[in-house]
Amino acid sequence: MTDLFVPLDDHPAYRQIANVIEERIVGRSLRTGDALPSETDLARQFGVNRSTIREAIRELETHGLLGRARGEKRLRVTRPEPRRVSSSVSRALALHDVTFLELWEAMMAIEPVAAQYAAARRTAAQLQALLRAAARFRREVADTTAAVSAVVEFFTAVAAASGNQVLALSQAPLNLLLAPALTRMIDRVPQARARIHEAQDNITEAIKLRRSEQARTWMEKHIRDFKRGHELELTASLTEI
Amino acid sequence: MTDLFVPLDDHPAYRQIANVIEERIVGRSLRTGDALPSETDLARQFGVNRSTIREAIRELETHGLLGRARGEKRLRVTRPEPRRVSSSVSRALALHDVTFLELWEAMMAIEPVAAQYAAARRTAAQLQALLRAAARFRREVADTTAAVSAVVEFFTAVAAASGNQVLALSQAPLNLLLAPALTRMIDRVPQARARIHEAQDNITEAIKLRRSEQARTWMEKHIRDFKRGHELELTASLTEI
DNA sequence: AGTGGCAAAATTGTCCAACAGTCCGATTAT
DNA sequence: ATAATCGGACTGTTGGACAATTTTGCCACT
Repeated sequence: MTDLFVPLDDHPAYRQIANVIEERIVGRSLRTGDALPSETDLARQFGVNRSTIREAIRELETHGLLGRARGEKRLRVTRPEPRRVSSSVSRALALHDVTFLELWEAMMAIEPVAAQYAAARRTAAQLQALLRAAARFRREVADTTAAVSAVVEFFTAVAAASGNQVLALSQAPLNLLLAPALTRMIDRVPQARARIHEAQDNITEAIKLRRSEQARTWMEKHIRDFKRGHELELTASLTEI
Repeated sequence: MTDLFVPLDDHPAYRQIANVIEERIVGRSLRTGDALPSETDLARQFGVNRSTIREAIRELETHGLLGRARGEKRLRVTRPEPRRVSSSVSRALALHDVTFLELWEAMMAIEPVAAQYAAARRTAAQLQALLRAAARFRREVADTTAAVSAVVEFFTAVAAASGNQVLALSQAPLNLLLAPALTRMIDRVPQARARIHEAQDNITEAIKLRRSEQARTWMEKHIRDFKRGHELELTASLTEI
């Protein structure tokens, strides 16, 4: 049951100011790249103290709407980077104690589709990124942390190659959740590394040759493997006690 | 190509403090519902000024990790609500100028799967929510804004009934993006309302009877309709000029 | 013992003033 | 023109202050 009436509590000045500035940004009246007035200036314009402005700004900064380039002082309007926002989503999910099965089902829904579109639309540069990620996995297969991060990079590259920002942004949080689960699995299931390697090759090849259907089905198999690997890991960790 | 050397900056005190507190929360050493120490106290513990603490807190608050119940003064540890975090995702996507096609492809990947699981796992209460949403659409079909919001509610209810938090959270941002597109469409394409009504009935029925496959395919048809509707709307808006 | 009410203490929201460090632009020196 | 220099403008952070409101501890009353 959703409430009929709600807060009206947004009162604090810093939140109101944050909202006003946010509206300006999403309404494009402040455009990406524009520099924000100085804090002192904003304080004057809004008729509040600089401390209040700072709290408001902090809010927009963590939303990724404001940011500054390395070593720059002035804040500028930024487009929220997928990494930033997705990390906040996966933190939320982690706090909600999602199970591996939930994660897996979501991956199963998204990744194959992403692979399919990637095969159809990938650019040469995106293919290169994919090849690099696969190569990195092969190269660092012995180092668990590096290998896991290479797997994540691979999925990210596929999603990026799909040419669909929504899919990419939906997929990004899954990666961050996958990492810890994958780390355990890859250490406990001996054949995991070889299977991942093989799957990445097949997927990359299909995307390279622009075979949408193959890319999709290979990715499906790849993700299915994760579930098998996870089950194997569970039994392994049971017998090892 | 990753850079060889990077950060070395980005350590404002308020950010460090935010990170420390965040780690405590994610690491469960501060548990959901716990009240945070007062700002003055935190300032003392961290050895910084209260203003600095406030900026740090603002950051965690916008991440949804801290919050306070209506009319409460003290901050307490909160679990990030899907609504909050998904709205930040969809704001990000909006700023990236996603196309309707991108949105549609993502919906096509997620919604049918959600419907499928919903049929398998929905509880009685979740079914009720679904029925209510469908009823609301029927009832308010004449009022565009209300109708659109009922459609969003329907999708949300399906996702919730899927019993998969990851799917639900991946789906939520799509809703918010859908709303504006749907509003235009529903006004310009006469048959849209009837088709939505019919689709909702079929989907609800399948979920009620726990027919996974039917739920999935009906949802697929439903989403496909959106694309047709969108194309119709484009031609309509062209001829109308 | 339990409950209600009330005043005191604590806490948040906001403000003011200040200072060190640093980035930027203009000016000056090479 | 390029390089070095200087002053001003900003940000990060601090200290202290005050009104409004919430929380708490206490006391009387049932």
